[in-house]
Amino acid sequence: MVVGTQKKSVEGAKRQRMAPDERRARILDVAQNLFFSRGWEEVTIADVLSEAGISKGGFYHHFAAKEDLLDGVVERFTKEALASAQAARDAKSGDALKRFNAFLAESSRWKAEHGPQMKFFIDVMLRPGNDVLFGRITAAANAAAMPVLLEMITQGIDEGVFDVPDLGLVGETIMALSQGRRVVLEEALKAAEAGDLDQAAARLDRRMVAEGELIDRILGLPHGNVVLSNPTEYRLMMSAIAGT
Amino acid sequence: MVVGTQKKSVEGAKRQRMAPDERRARILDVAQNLFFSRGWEEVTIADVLSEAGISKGGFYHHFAAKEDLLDGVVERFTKEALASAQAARDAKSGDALKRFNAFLAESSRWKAEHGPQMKFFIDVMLRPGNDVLFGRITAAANAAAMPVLLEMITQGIDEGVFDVPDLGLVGETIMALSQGRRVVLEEALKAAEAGDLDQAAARLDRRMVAEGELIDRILGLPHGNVVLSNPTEYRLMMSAIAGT
DNA sequence: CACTACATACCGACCGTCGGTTTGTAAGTG
DNA sequence: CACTTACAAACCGACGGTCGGTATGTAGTG
Repeated sequence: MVVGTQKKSVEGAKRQRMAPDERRARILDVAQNLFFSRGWEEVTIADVLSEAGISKGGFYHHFAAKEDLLDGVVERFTKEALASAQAARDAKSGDALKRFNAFLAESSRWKAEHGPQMKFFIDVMLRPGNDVLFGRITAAANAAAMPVLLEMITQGIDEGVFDVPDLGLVGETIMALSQGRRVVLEEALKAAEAGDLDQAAARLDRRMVAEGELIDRILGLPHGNVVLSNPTEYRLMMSAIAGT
Repeated sequence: MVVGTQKKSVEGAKRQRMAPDERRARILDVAQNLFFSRGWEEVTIADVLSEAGISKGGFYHHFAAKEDLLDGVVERFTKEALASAQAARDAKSGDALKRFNAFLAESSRWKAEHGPQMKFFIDVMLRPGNDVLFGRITAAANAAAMPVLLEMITQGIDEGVFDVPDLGLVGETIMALSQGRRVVLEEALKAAEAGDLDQAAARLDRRMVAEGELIDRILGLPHGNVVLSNPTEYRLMMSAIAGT
């Protein structure tokens, strides 16, 4: 009951019919923005609806639940983030160590190139209450990057370049390194925002040097083979971030 | 308005007044059971209330929010889990490597001793949808165990026994190892439940051997110094678990 | 009497559902 | 080719029910 024809959108609106993919993408866009700016639990479906200019019914036609939104955002995000590094690995032919270093270099280059987005992203991740978001994204990133990593390590073992106690364990451990980067990034960001670019870049570089050294050990390589450090790039990234 | 005297609890109830600490503990007990059996998001305040035999008002007299329940449970749980290992470290005097090994040994002994609880705990952690629970507990465990670990490493560095690229990074990395254990534990559990105790223990032991080897490398030790392996203990633990 | 432990009624927010209304589009029909 | 018909897919918005949290009252205790 309740007659309630909706034809009376007296003011504004004038909703437009769109192709499913486009609508979906549009909704994901606003959801991503909202999640990133307010956090998963603080964003309601209603927020997304009004921002996206769509109704409840329209939304649930494209997504089964609020969780689907998270999944969608996470999937898109991780896909983008991994693509370039993966390409770099595929492009570089040669010995496993070379491919691995190429992968790492491109991965860090990509981050430097996307300085502002990275800052935004890091800010979001560090905001308390975004554990769910952070957890999901890192889990997805892990799942996506792990096979690539393992393949490289396996290749290295076959070539006799790497020597590891246990493939899976080593893969996990290397992936875990990037997780712990949050805190360092936070410190570096603070320094950069305080104007001390040198210290910011140095802090980041110190960490990456240490990570490289640790990975050397983990892969059974002599010191100095895995190179993660790239001070000039870190400086660029930090200045790009601080100068927002 | 609404006179609503509640004196008419015609049936049952007869609630008892309790000391605050006891009530709090009682509620935490119930909450822990429920969280562990159903998962954080699936448990409602009402569930806790009815199980604990208390009213909403009573509950909110002791806890400020549902989140407080999680914090309480997590805090209690991690405190218990760390206590014995910490004691072992304090008890053992001598060189850093010895203390470290004592810490590790007691930690694994404790787990073996608490087989059934561990099984329960692992089951819970592995259940999908319990990410929040898992995340919080591991975060709390990390926060609690990290200083202990770092102190041991620092001591080792001072003594010239350990040699690490970066203290914080190494601490993180070692802690991260235990996180990845989930999956292996799951596999071992499956084997144990299928009756294959040997394989279960072997799977676990293989992992722990690899972890030990990795920690050797990370701490700059020659191979075979850090000992995590303990096959007979793993067998005991697995049999205790499977024979529930 | 004051204070604490607890009870009940109630509130507002929110997610997801459901019956319905457009809008696009492909297949008949003259 | 114009024009209707038929069907599916996009979209709407009110509503149900749940749940976390609050307001307000009362019994026991020092």
